[in-house]
Amino acid sequence: MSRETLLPLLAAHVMAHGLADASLRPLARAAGTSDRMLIYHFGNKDALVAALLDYLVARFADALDSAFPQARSASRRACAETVYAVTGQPAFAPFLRVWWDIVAGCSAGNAAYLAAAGGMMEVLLEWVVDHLPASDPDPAAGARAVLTAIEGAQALRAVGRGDIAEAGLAALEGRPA
Amino acid sequence: MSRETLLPLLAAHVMAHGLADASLRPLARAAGTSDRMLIYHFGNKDALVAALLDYLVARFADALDSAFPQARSASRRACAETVYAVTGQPAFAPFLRVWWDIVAGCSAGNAAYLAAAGGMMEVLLEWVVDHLPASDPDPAAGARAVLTAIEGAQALRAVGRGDIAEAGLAALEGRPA
DNA sequence: ATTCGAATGTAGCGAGTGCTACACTTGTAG
DNA sequence: CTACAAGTGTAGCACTCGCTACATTCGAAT
Repeated sequence: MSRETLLPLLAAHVMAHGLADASLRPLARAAGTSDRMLIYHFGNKDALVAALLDYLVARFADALDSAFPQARSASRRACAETVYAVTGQPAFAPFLRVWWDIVAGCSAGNAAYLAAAGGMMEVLLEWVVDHLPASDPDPAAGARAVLTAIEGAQALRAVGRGDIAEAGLAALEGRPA
Repeated sequence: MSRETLLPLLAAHVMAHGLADASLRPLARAAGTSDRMLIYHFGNKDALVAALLDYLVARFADALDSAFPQARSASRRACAETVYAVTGQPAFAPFLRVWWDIVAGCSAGNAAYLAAAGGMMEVLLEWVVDHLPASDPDPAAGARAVLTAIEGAQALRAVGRGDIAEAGLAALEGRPA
């Protein structure tokens, strides 16, 4: 039972139950060990959470690579709609659950969460750049526009207003760049 | 000390310290009373939080009305940028802090949070409709597009990537509808 | 003046929190 | 075989959590 064997089990528990109120004893139970041992391996809870966030960012990158279509989209709008559709699949719900915990934590000033959020945004940004139409005149700006729209659409879906998100994406500039 | 006199004090504490880990005793201390009395007045913590969310939605509507310019924007993009700029002012930071707690709570399945989030989105949607260019061909769709972009921009700013948000908004369709 | 209910203070319960002390069993290097 | 460090189980500390029991005070209606 090293950090490396523990992390997937801990991550599974966090994705199922949220990051915000993950406490040592339930975490340990999910990993088949004790709170005592979690502290032994990671030093303290903050370090455990930091390791967990690193691990989750890597898993998020994996999930993006494997779940998304390879082809480039026909327009910025199509790209945004694709990401919105894919991240709406059940496989991504646990990531979103954790994601909003991270955003809330960042908003509360948690530095460790800020670093993890930065990593996730970097991963997503690169993926979007690679999936914009090859003809896009400014892929860097396009990716930022798409990412902003996706982030907003996901927030609206999270609060039960997916209707606004879908209408919002549909009204995005649609011409193929 | 009735609910009505308590609510502003409780809301002030929540906006300063976040909604996620607001517990009865600190809340009571901030309001100059005891956890005992909070339960007496509200029944239980869930009811207290529900009342608090109602109150916060009303305060959010007030803040929008008083802090925003009266004039209509020149374009959807200008409207989004105005809202982004205004909600970036310090006066709105506490609302955003609470907002992301609400989004995270919704994502975790909290029904009370869902209702509050719906209220806030309704308020914001109406405000955006009223501030789109009068020439906008489809204000309902336009408001949804603007709201989606704003929501995403705020999320990105919350995680320290305001740079992405600003580039994203700037790349929005700019023609005056 | 008495009665009654609303309002409030004090104390505490059982559960959960992060973390630690201490003892014990291993696996391994000398 | 011995010595030593890594790993692990048990128990517990001091604290916070939401909530309750009990007793009291206070003001208004009878």
